[in-house]
Amino acid sequence: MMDEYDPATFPRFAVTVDLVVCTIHEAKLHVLLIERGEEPYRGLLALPGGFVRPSESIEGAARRELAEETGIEVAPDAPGLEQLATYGDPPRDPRMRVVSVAFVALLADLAQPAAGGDAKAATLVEMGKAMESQLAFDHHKILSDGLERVRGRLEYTSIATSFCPPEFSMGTLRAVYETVWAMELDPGNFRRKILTSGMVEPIDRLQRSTGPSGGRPAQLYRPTGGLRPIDPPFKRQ
Amino acid sequence: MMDEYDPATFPRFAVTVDLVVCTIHEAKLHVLLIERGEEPYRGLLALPGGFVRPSESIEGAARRELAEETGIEVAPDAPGLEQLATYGDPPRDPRMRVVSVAFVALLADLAQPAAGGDAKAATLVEMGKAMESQLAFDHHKILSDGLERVRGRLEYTSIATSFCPPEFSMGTLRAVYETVWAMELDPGNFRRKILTSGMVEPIDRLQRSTGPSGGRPAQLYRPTGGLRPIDPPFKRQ
DNA sequence: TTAATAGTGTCTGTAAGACACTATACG
DNA sequence: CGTATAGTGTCTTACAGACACTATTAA
Repeated sequence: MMDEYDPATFPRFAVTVDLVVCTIHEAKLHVLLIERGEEPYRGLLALPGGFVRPSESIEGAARRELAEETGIEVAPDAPGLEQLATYGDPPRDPRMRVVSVAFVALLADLAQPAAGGDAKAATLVEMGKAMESQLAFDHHKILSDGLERVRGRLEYTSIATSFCPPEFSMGTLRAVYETVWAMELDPGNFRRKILTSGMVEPIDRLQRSTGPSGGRPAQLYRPTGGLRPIDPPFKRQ
Repeated sequence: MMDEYDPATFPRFAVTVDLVVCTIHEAKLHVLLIERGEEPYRGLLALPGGFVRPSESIEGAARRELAEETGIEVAPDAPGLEQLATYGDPPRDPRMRVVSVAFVALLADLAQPAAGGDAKAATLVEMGKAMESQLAFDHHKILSDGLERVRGRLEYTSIATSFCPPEFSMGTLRAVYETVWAMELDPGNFRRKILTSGMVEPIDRLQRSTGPSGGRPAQLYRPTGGLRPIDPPFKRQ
């Protein structure tokens, strides 16, 4: 109890952050994993992460780890990085009592994962393969929760634009949904739903055709404001 | 980074749980608060909570604190107790670096808050008043997040039954929504929506009339299984 | 031309909301 | 009887989904 606090005897924990860094690469959802070089779980794949430093906030630690792993700096309160949940069962780490605050990051295609410096063995792994792999610690549970979170957030919020470059076509945004939900969506109905939701606004520019044999140039859009709820929600069936 | 781990030097944190215990009392949403008897923030209202013990899980600590404060024991993975988020900005507690994992608990009307033992000054405070009060630490932020979580969960999940006794009428369940959302709902439409959602099942019993001057006896229901999504969501406008 | 993608128009089924109506209690 | 609550039926409107159609590009 708070009121029985004794500064000399309160239990001490290690606090870490773990990141579920998602991106869409070659039309498939990928997650950033590292190969552990040390015990425990040496050689297994794991989520990137690390200790929270005494002087930084938890979210600050997540942003720092993301920058170290991907070279991408996100602003505080950026919609593409959000807290997922906290995991801290006693036998989680055999070395000590560790409590890990997990975050989900949604990024536009990052061709070079560890371009930004301290490049360990960070690699993009296709989400389906990652979910079938044995991961270190309780990272399978974290990854599973993170994936479900991402899928759910696409229904209720405008978070999908975090997977897109700053300017994108309706087809690009639709591909995000189709990839994450693993289903096809009707282009016309999708367009109407997104436009009436107000989550994007058109810019004064077209995208040249990208298909293998042409196609009408697409209107380009950018996100409207920050993260906003989609109302009514955008259902996957 | 994980790979630079040195057992002797990892930063040490205190880890606590804080509880947003919500209940509906006299047709109003209430939250359980305690008055702090010690510095810091002596005399201010605060969320109940306490240190996580070395041998217990975080959720276990939340269940233990809930039992200590309310006398109510909830089963592991019970729908009425769920993790909210983790708060741990460096200046959060002036004494030491504290990371707090917040939980939201939804309980049927608890007439005697601290009936179950170690009764500090735990009191039910009407949610509106609590939101206007100055609370200790960052508990105003936690309470605000918790309230928004509860409101949102009512739209998308069957969590509302956690506010009800084991057997309840459609009117009782409707009162939960009306209280939490602070709006009136059409009884007929509400009934249809709940029944088609499958979140409750009728039992072979009626409730005697409760109104001041009669009223037809109501069919009683109980929750169907555990927490389930309501699909399509139950919108508040 | 064909193939491919962008975007519009239109129909239909479902369901939410408004609201009238019946059913059954209390006083 | 009047009043209050439970529960049903019905109408209207909105919208998601299906799908046909036009527009504009590349090869």
